[in-house]
Order: sequence, then structure tokens, then C-alpha cells
Amino acid sequence: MSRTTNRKTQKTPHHHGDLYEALIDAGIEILQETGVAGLTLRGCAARAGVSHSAPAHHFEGMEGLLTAIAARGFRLFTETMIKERENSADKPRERLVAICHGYLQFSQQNGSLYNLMFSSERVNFSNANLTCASALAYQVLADGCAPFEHGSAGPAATEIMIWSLLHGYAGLSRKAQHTDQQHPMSNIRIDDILPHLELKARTTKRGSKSKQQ
Amino acid sequence: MSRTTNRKTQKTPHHHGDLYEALIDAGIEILQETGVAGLTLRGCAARAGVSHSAPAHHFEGMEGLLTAIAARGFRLFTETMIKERENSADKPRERLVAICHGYLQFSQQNGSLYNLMFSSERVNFSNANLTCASALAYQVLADGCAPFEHGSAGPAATEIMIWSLLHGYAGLSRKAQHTDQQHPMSNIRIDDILPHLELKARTTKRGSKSKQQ
DNA sequence: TGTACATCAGTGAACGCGCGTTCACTGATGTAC
DNA sequence: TGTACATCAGTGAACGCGCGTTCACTGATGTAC
Repeated sequence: MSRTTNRKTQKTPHHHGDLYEALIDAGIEILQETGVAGLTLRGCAARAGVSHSAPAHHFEGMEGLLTAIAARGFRLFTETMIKERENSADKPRERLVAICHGYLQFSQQNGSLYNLMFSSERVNFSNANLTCASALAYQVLADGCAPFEHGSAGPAATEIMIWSLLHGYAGLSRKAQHTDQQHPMSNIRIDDILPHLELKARTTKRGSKSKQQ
Repeated sequence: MSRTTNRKTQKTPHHHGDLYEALIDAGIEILQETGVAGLTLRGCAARAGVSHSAPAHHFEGMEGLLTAIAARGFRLFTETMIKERENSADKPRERLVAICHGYLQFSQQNGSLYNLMFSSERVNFSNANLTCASALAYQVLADGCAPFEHGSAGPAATEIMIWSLLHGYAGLSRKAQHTDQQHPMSNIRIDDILPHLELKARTTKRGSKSKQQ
């Protein structure tokens, strides 16, 4: 967020400099503070220190802004997973577990953003920028899964199993946070689950960086 | 939805009869057709054939209506899982798989409603009616998981593993539907995953209807 | 280096919209006697 | 069985609100000569 630090100190009335990115920054902050219901074009403009009609010069309406925010989210998401992976031991299982930790770290620290990225009806998932960013994120997960097989339905089965597990765990633990009730979720860590998953070493050799078949 | 069939034929201007339930019916229909963004008090009132201020006599604002809709959703959800379970062979693994099928059937046929139930920031999850309805749904899943253990973290670990997997699979496959892109999700069925999960028969005896520890 | 001009980026007033909410009302219903 | 009255459930007009969007504008910037 260092991009935003000079936002208030800038006195130039016109020519913000990088309003496009600043509006996305603002949007992510608002998302964090008030959830998706509080996210508006006018609110983002105000937080970026700009008139409420300025965003129209950079985004095609609300959908455009939400889509750009989601794309940025996927890039941060990818970074978080890669960072965790690089801190792990260079063994397939450790690498996958590290990626999973990165996944959940991001989803827990950016709940509303994660939600926007994965389930919003107001985002244009055909947008090339977004498609590209989300494909890169998926690739990290897929590479982590590549050394393993789960059943006989091919590599995608492992990916979908792990991804579903993480996506579900992320959503449920977020909901558990918002509920005062005692929740079974509260007592189970992801590390109570991951080590016991049925993941066999793949018999056919595959590269870990390329996605074949 | 048979409750709603006479809605338009009723000519009584006052005293709808069961407006509380009719507004929930209307809300579920609107949710199905337009998603949560299109769900408004005024819209529900209109669909129930009643003036826009009538809902105020039955619900504490929007949050009250959303909460009631979510509670109804959980009851339908529970019914769907139980129906599938009762059509299954009476073996632990078959029963659990049947419950999982019921789970995904509901989430796929009621995407927006499922989303409201599990991730809306606008629902009051402290509401007793809702808490009760969701606890009953959870109980069905927990009973299905009871014969099994996953790792050594106790019964909750199995429940959370299965629940996360289903919740995640539901959310991702819903998103895959809305995306034109070719999606790895499209090629993998839940039955490519469930049979290969690490679920050992529990060694300590437990009743399947009571929830211990 | 200076000037003229085109383009770009943000302004601020104005618009219409649908929303939730309020409120005095009225018609229908139920009950006490 | 009839009457009076209280209560309930829905009406419809009105309100203010924040929203996205439009549009003529203006100040800043870049470029050609």
C-alpha cells in the first residue's frame, strides 16, 4: 500500500498521477473496513481525494472497478502463496502445505476481497486482466499439486480436491469468525486435516513448472 | 412453493393470510432469478402482491427478512440432505456419500440462497430461528461423519474436512458455471474425489444420532 | 527558447432512480357483553 | 343474536438518502513548429 502514502499530502488539484491504481487501493481499503456493501464509486473517489465523477475517466462503471480490484486481489493472492512456498523445504509435500498456508493466510487477512474475487455477481470474469491474474494464481496451486495423485481422474482431481478444501475452509472459518456461537470450526486447524489427506506420489513423471495434459 | 400458488387469485385487499411466509417465498424466488443484488423489501412486497410498506409489519427491516430467508434456506437444505440419505444403502460410507450429494444438489439448485446462508454480511447469525435451523443442518452432516475418523483431532476434524470440501466444491462449481472459460472444475465430479478420501472406520464406538465430546 | 494549440484529467452542479422508512389512515377481524 | 369497541394488517403518500451517471467546464500537460 506504499503507493497510497502520499495521497493526502499531494496538493495538485488536477492530474493525480496514478488515479487508476489509487482507486483500486482505496477500494481494497474500503472493502477491508466495511465489506462489499460499503464499496461505492463515490466512496473510492473520496478516499483517493478526488471528485466523485473522476472514476468515470478510468473505469467502466462499478463493474469495471470491481473487476480491477478483483484482478489486483488475485495478484496479491499469488504473491502470498509464492512467498510461503519459497520459505518451505524443497519437498513436494512441504511445498504443497506451504502453498495451502499462503492460500489461507490471504483469505483470512483479506476476507471481503477474497469473497469479491471468488463469488461476486458484480465482477466481469471475462475481463482479460482478471482472467490472466486468476489463471496465474491457479497455476501456483496446480504446480503444488502436480507431484501427487488423488484417485484416477487425472491431475485435475488433486487440484480440485485441494482447492475445494481450501476454498471451503476459508469461507467457513470466515463465517465462524463473524459468529459469536461456539463453532466446531474453531477447534480444528488446517494442519489437523492436510497431513492426513490421501495424496500418493504420482507414478508418471511430470514437470513441476509446466502444466501438461 | 405451493404456498404461493394462490397469491394472485386472492382478491382480499387486507389480511393476506400468511404474509410472513409469502414474503419469504417471494424473496427466495427473487434470489433465484436475480441474485442477492436484486433482493429488496419493496420487490418482495410487490411479488407477494402487497404494498411496499407491508413488510415492515412482519420483519425488522431488510436484515430481518434476509435472516428469515436464510433460516428457511437451512430447513430446505436439511430436508434435501435427509431425503438423499434415506434413499441410500444403510452402510456408513454410502450414507455419507448420499448426504454429500444432497448437500451439493441443494447448493447447485439454490446458488444465491446458499450464498446468502453461508456468507452474507447482511444476515443476523445470532437470530435464534436461524441458529436453530443451521444447527439442524450441521447435525445431519455430523451424523454422517460420525462413523469415520480423519487424523487424530477427534470427530470435528472429519466434519470440518468434509464440510470444507463440500462448501468449497459448491462455491467453485457455482463460479465455474458463471464463467465461459474452460475451467478445470468442469471435468471433475465430486465422485472423483469422495471415494478416495482418507476416512477410516472409527475405533471407539459412538452413537450415530448423538453428538458426543 | 517561446508560442499556439490539442489533448488529457479532474471538477462540480445537476439529474433521475430505487431504496428503506415513517405515518396517519382504513378496512377487516375478533371479542366482550 | 346483536352491538360496541379494540386490535390487527395492509394502504398509499411522502420523506430523505446515497447512489451512478451525465455534461459543460477548466486547469495542467505535452507537442509541433
